[in-house]
Amino acid sequence: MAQRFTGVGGTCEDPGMPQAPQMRAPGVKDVAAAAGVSLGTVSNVLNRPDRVSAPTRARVEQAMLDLGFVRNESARQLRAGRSSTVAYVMLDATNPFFTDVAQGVEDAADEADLSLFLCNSDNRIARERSYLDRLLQQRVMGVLVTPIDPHEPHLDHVVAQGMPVVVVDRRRDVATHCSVSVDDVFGGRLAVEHLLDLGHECIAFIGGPASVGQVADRLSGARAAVADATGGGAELVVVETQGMTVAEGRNAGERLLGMARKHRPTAAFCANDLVALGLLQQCVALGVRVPEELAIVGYDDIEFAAAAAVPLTSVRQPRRELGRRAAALLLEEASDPDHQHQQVVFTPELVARQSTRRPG
Amino acid sequence: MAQRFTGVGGTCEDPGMPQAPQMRAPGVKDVAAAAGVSLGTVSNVLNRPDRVSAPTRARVEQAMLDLGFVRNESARQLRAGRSSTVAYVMLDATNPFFTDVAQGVEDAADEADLSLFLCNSDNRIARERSYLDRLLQQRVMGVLVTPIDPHEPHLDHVVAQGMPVVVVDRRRDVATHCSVSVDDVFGGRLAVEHLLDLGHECIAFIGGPASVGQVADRLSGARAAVADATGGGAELVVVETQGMTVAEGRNAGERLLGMARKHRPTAAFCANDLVALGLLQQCVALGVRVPEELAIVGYDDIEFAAAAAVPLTSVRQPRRELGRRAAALLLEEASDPDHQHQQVVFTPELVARQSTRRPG
DNA sequence: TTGTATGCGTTATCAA
DNA sequence: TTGATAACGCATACAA
Repeated sequence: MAQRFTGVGGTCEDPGMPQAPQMRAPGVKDVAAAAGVSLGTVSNVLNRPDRVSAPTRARVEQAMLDLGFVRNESARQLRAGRSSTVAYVMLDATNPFFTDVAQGVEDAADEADLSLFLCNSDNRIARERSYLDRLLQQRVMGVLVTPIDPHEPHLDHVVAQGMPVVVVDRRRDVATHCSVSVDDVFGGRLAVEHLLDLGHECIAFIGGPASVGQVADRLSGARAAVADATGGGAELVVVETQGMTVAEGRNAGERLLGMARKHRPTAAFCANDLVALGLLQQCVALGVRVPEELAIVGYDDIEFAAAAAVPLTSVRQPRRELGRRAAALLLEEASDPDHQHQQVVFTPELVARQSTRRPG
Repeated sequence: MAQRFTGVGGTCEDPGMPQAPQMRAPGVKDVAAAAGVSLGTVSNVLNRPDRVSAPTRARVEQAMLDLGFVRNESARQLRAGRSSTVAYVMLDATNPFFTDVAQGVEDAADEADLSLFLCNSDNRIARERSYLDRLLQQRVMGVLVTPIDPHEPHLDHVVAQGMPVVVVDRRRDVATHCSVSVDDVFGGRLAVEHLLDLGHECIAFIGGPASVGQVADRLSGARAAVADATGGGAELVVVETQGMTVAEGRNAGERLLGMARKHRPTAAFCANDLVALGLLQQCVALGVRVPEELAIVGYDDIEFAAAAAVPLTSVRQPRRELGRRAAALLLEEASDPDHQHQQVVFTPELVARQSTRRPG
């Protein structure tokens, strides 16, 4: 059967410029033709270089260089049935907490020689679903995701397709997939116990919306701490926000600081550092001294917490380690056929700084 | 020729669970068999639903649902030769400036119904190259990149492969590709002129390494401003850092504030906001009042600049717009065959805040 | 050691 | 409207 060779090397003689941009990209076929070997040999040079003699290999490699050959990953993957990329679907790429987690994921991916694609769901359910769908279609090796809601059915859909999934910074009771999270209830307790130790009796909790898992957990830990100390007559004032951003923190600060001094809490525990930074900013704007008039505890211990002009006391999560461990679980699941899902839970720790320094 | 049908629907009868995770994922072929139609019809349902009768379409769609059919993007792309994903190779995913740019890219990608993958080169040349290689192999539609060095030859390599490339936040004189950047020389000038206007005569420039394009440009603008004002006897003290991070800012602050008060600059222009925040933190730690004893100007106007306890004067770049425009150029290049490379340059503006408020 | 043939899942062309 | 078939580029099993 006469095969029509729509050659590439034929009309493009200039060795300086691999190939005119317009024409078809050269494939193994073209390389084979240029090197005067067969297609299979080129493939061997690429995948089992040891099985081809040095001189032949050299010729083939030179041909690849001349032609500017680039492997077609689609074809490769179609053939192989598997891919070597993983993805992390982040909840909010502008929150330093998640970029730090991503760094940890990247560490692990690097070691395993995988490439990592970051996707930002930006707290939008439609976007999250859209990314997961695309990732499924791309047949990536696995997906790490910090979901908006770990109970969303489309997460299960991904799992049902046989795609390895690890949920990061959230967890679910039913073990349909691995997860790596931090004990937020305990973190909330840590924060409030710290404030109680400092003698605060009226403490505000700032964060929201309450539907967010982390917020609920941290609040519940905070409540538990207050309850335990109830003999001291401590109380918790909840100020709910619409989101976990600096702007929302400012906003909440406005409300909090607007309260009559008599009833105003003397300390605030913010559900994350962004909110805490916003609150801090509002304090400065309104001339409220921190920590003298208002002590502040944040959560996450992002780099900007320590860098705030009044360094922020915060509950530290092992962000990078979170990512690393999640990636490790993913790789394990992807390689081990009879893998058992695991729920890894880290323990946070309190980092005390100036924003809660004992006055005097 | 007898075709062996390794059926999928055959052994998996439970309608509740699409397919056992172990077996091959169902393809169009399986859907066709299940729906009792031919392969081409399934394809039509997917790509030209109008060319298939309603009842048939319904049957096919039901079969897809039952089997849990997911398109194989690799095969699609192999066949089509093109992809509908773009990527943004970021210089530093932990720097809010770049995540904001990424948001802008995402805006545009969303509109065009493309998916965006974020890659973080993390300032490492090997990683940048590795990502670009993979992206090339994946035959993505195009690549946005903030390169470590826009003169690196591997960037040209990507362009030579016919891959649409838009350089973000850097530029090169030769127009081998599009670029979207901000006039950093002007930005540097803005910052320093502001300080000169406030009466400062001894100004520090903090940033580095000097090899980074932005640093060099901002410094040169700063120098020009000082030179213009030389009649006033102003001078510029350069404090070079190893990077553009908060930690480096603190570090530089230590050095700067260690100078004898007499010779110490009364104002500092930092090459970015992270460095400025570090400096600010150091000032607070050492009890140096801002702006009374040291005025500070940052660069980028990231959200944390305004949120700093002493709100930071900064040179604002249209971060999101930068990303949007870059993505738009990329799409244009990808679709328009006789596209002309463009160098878009935005103009930054100064946002004055408390960190340079005139004392008194 | 090198060459040949086949199929991965999809889409498009063309014939029915 | 629907069905059969040929690519897309690569990797592998197998033959030479």
